[in-house]
Amino acid sequence: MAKKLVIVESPAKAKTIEKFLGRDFEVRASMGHIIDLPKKGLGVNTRKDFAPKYEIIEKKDKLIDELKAASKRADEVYLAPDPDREGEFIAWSLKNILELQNPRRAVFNEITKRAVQDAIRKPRQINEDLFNAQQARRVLDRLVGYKISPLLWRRIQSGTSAGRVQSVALRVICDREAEIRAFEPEEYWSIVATLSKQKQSERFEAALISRLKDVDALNGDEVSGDTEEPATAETNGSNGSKQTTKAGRGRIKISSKEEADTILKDLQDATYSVLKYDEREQRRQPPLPYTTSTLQQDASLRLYFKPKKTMSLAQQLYEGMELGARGHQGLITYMRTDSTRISEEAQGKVKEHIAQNFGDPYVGQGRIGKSKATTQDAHEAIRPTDVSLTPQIVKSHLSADQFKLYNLVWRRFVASFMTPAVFDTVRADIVARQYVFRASGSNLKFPGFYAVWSREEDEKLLPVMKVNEELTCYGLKPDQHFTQPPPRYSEASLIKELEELGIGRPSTYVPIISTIQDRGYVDQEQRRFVPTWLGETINEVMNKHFPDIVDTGFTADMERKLDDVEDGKRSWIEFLSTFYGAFKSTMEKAEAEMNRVQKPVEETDEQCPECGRNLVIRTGRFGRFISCSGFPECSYRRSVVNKTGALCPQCGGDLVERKTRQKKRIFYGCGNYPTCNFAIWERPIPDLCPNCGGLMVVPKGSQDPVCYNEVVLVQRGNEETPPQDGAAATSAGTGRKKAASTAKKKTAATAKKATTTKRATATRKKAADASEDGTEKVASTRKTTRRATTSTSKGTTKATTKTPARRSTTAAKAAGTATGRTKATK
DNA sequence: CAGTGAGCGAGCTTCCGCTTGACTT
Repeated sequence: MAKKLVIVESPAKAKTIEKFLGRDFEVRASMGHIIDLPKKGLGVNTRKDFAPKYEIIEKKDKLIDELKAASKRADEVYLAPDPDREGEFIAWSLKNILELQNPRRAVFNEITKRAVQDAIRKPRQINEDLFNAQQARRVLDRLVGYKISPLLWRRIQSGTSAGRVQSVALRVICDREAEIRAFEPEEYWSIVATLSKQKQSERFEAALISRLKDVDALNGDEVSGDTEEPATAETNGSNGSKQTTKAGRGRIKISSKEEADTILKDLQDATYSVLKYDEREQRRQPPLPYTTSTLQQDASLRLYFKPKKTMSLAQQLYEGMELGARGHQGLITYMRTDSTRISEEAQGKVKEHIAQNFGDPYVGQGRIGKSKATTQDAHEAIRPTDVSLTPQIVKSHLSADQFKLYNLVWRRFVASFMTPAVFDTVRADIVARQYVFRASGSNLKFPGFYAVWSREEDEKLLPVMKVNEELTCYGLKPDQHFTQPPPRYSEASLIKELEELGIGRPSTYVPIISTIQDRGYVDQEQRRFVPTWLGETINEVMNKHFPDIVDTGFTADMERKLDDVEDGKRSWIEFLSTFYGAFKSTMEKAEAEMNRVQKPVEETDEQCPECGRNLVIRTGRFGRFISCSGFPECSYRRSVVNKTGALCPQCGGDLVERKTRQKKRIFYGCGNYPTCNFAIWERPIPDLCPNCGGLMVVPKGSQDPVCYNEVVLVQRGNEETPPQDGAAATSAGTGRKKAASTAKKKTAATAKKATTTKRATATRKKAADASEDGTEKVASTRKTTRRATTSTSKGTTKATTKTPARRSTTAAKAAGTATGRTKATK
């Protein structure tokens, strides 16, 4: 019988800790928060010290009863939620809801035996200041969200929302869109010389960078001693300014073909000689171990996983799996963290692992990440729980995707404790008449962390040269370029941006993305965010009437003030009343000045079947719909539907795209609803199954269409073999499975099916060659985004990475040719 | 899987952050 109860937040953590503490302890999980402000109503008394009204969270009653019973059995209760604001609040909630008399607050920020035992040995009281800081944060968010949103319902559209986090996320996307719209491409030219040493065949390229008289202004940039930049992958170019021309001081600017031609003429029969030749050793620091945000970015870039998928896989690895003889084991530490900290125990083990498997020269010290103002540091970085479990050892126990992610986490962690990579780098400035060209090369002398971590750049060697040495020029290649607008945000690059702004938390990065999409503020085009009309409108209104809230510095400022509350330097009520005083008048002003927004009406050429006037497309509560321009005299209306091009196997009607009631998921249903209730999740395509002539669908996360009949059989784990006897079996097969699935609800009305399916097959045939719709386009664009980029899993345990002598882009880069292409390969 | 617009007025929507299963519509 357990004598002591420990309550943590996560059940997986509870399991681990229970092992550390032994038989005297029972460890249970609260599953996060147990109380919150009411879903309906403000739940905050703004007139009386912002007194919050807390309620038990829906569906948590049972859990609370269980915890209560467990606490009654125990003679000591330890509250061990995370050591941060939210954790302190959970501890406070547990104390109150479970009616605990004298609970002890235990805190640890790493799940190691020693840390946990120490925490239990030295418990403390609940920290009121920390708890109050959380309440202040919670109440502020409630006030902002629940005061502004209703105003938007009245003036713009019902069901919309605003908030400290989502409104900034939207703003970031809209700002980028505005930048792109305002962008005017500038033409520029690069000139690259192909050179060699005299009487040597080994050629290299050098890019024109400057005029001789200006070249001194260029010195000092780039190649200068150690690179402190860790080798973290760049996230889809989230930084827009980098994309524009590098018009640095002293750098030559060639803006037209004429200018390029003039230079080429100037250089006719010129002699090329070495002006400067620098060799130096350059070190590249290993990357930091993963946080939630960097894991999401890297998994997106290297594995093409969306953040949501990454988190779900990470959760699976965290919860662990059966590893044969080793039993059940969690493979990685907690996946929602903002810290790059590594426990001393894990540091010792990884260094040992590196020494044994790679040798002492590879054992590094590990880097200490800068912690930002917003860092809560409640958990360690994301790392393997046991570094001796190499990806190869666990591979057979993991799914393909789990393995990919574990491999990434494992390598990143090991790399982070390896030594820097050492390069010999060379830079040669070459003069030809009044112009200066530059070539650079680098040679990996010692791989250090690159032993486990893939490199993003190719090596390029330059021959050894002497100053004043004459070179042979084989030709000059001029190229036209245009500056590129900054790229739209991807899910990962948006998260990166928000994290840098200190907005959102590891547990909310993915939900933020869902929110702005669910509200209809943004769409995704080729996996990049594009604001909708509604999004732009909400953003404009927010900028105009609530500039402070959507200021990107608002959260950072709030965090600083919450720090003061945590430190006991400021009362949470005073913090809130200062904020609310200003906010209240902003609200009143907005209430008075915000105009009702007129939704745009799109014209169409189609005529109203009832009155002959033109039809228009209006936007209502449920999205766009077709209506008569003569409303209200004529009230003809119908829905806008996206046809898939496929036909209903039940009745032959058009299969159209629909949204579920919550508008969260897309499904495909028969256009003849409610007469016909055929509906599926997989996207149907117009083509028919080459084997059975049945409906073809594209399963989620795949590109390849499969026969729907087979999908159904697989899903239902049906043992009977699929019908093989030609086209006639198809309708029978479809009918059979459909009958089975509808049988539960309605037992009648199945006789009709036999006659309708016959008609369906006939109409389907007709539609097969008439290809309309956008399904094919979608498929092909997906393919193009699949190409390119490297994968970390390529970095094997071999020490050196031999790269084939590819055409290098470094010379072009030196000339500032920041095209989309070179940017992508960087 | 209802039903949008104009306006009337009913009654609905909404925040951020901490967690994990639902149960397949």
